[in-house]
Amino acid sequence: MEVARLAGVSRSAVSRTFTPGAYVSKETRAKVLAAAEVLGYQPNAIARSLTKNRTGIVGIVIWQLENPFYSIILEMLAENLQQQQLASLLLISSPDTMDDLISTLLSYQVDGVLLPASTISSNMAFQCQRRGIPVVLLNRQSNHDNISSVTTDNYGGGREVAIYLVAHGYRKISHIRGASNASNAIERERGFRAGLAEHGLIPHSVVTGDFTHQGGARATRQILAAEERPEAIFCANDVMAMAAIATCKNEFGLSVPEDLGIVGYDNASAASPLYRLTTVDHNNEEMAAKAVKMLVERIADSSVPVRHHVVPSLLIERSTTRLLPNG
Amino acid sequence: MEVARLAGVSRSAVSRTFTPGAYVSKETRAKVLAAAEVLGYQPNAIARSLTKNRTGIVGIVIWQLENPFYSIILEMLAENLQQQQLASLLLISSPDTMDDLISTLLSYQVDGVLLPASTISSNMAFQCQRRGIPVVLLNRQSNHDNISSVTTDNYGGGREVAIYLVAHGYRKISHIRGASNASNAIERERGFRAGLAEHGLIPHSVVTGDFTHQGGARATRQILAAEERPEAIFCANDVMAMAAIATCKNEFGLSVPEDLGIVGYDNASAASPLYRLTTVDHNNEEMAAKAVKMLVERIADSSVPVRHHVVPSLLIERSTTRLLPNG
DNA sequence: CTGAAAGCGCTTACAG
DNA sequence: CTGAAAGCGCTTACAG
Repeated sequence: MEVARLAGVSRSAVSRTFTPGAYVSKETRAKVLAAAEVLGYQPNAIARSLTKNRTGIVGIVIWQLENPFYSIILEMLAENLQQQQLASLLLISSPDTMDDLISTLLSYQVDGVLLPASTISSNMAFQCQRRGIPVVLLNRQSNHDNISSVTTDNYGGGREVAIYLVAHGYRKISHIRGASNASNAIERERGFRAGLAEHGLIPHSVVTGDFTHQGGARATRQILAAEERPEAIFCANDVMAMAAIATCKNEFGLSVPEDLGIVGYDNASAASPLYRLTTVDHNNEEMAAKAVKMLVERIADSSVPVRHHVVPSLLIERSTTRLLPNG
Repeated sequence: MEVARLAGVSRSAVSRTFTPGAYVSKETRAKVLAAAEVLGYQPNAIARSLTKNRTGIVGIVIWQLENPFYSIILEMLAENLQQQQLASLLLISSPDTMDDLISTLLSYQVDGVLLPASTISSNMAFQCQRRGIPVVLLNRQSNHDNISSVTTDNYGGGREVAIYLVAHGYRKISHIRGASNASNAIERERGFRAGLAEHGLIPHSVVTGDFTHQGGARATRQILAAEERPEAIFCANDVMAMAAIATCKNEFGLSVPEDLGIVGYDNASAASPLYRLTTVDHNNEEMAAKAVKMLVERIADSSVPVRHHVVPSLLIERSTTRLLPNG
């Protein structure tokens, strides 16, 4: 080892210099640091991983970065990880690369895995967990109950939307739901129906929109093609809500909120201020921070119990809904 | 090594089984594969890195994922890397974490670095390059001429916007430029001015907007507060263009394109279809693919020369501009 | 506080 | 085609 030689000490000494809390005399440390400076030396994290049996790498499996909710969550996750001196291995998932992803995760010996919602994460979470790699699911719960998760209060948020709309005079309310196998979509719909039921109402119509822009536009067309149009549409995320607004305006000549109320979910339209979307916010910052915290705890101590943290959600009223005369 | 024992062969044999193109007999390979299957064995990429002196990890340093241009580029980059069997280490940059990022990159022995535009990337690129780590800059050129880059034709795009607007009858055209130290912003403005000059025009006014939503809104206010308002505003990216449209409408009661034409840059408003933004597209897919290709080539052979690839750009006409009566 | 030695899980000449 | 051995750059008991 170059540095050890130049500093005139053992490799153990240089290792200890770079190990916080290890016993090294001031003089030795100084010599090592000086030599490192000269050589531009930097401990090799890869080699360290091998002996420590810990890489300091956390896998983040994600997709659909074109959805601002995911890209913002990703940024926050990676930032939180960085603060904890953890590195992020980014894996873009898709139904057909699943196997590759698992083996990448495994072969790079990640210390943990963060799984922002995706419809295929459940199986992967299970695979990792099985091999002793801690996992935390974001915005999604698993069928396997022994996997940690941090979710927003999807049920509560959906219910709040229903109550809010009814209070504003809306009665005929349709719903564009998310991917039918995603727990967050299911919960939002359940909450929405529950809120409506409290007022003796049922949805005017419900169509699946898949959380995508395309899906949202298609669902909107389907809803508006019906005999009787709804007074409002609750969309299971902002991407679909934006698609719905554009479809209303461009294809049906309908104004929002004059002709139709629209509510989204995620509060992810900040970059598109023109929409002024009424939506449900769920503190992404808290979600990300909490998820990283839970993961770090389980990495440090695998006996820490699995937990399910729920972040409260908050309806944000903007300009895609209004108070109806009868409200 | 577990697998070797179970398969009844040497560790060399198992290594060779997992090394494409190595000499192993069919029988040996079969025995190893069977044992691996039983044990759930997966070669340890970390250990391999140590001997191969190559990690298969590429660092991606990025920020502002709330800008859809960056998040989409990131997704494409990571996908392309995955296809090449390379892993992505994601680093979120910010002015004050620069040093940490460099040392993370170095300590994890990344094989290469991808630097999507950011105003601080130049120095980092230089640091990496200096230590023999290939770098390719995206959408940004370096002052240090010996660093590869793939950029869009920012000059040509800016010029095309000017020519297009003039051809449609616009004369008094303002510009909201990007961060003043970003090469892409500078080139777009240069091209824009050149295009105007070809028609004997100069910009009505030019304000710096920093590429952010906030900056775009602020710049728009400043431009519209002037005595004489422009007939159109060319914004150096779509995020600012969307901010400009919202500001026009919400704060000044101006309609686009009736009262004012707006042109963006990046074609990054797909998620916000309501805007129907006239903008400049620069084939992100090609940019990402090319950047990864160039990086991979230099990783494989460090004697490959530095290159600067320019992706052509294309003006996309939508509905935030129109043909003026005099056009 | 310090250094020699073993070992982390692999790959790669080398000899067979 | 195969295995024994050395080595990649570190860390960690261990003995001093």
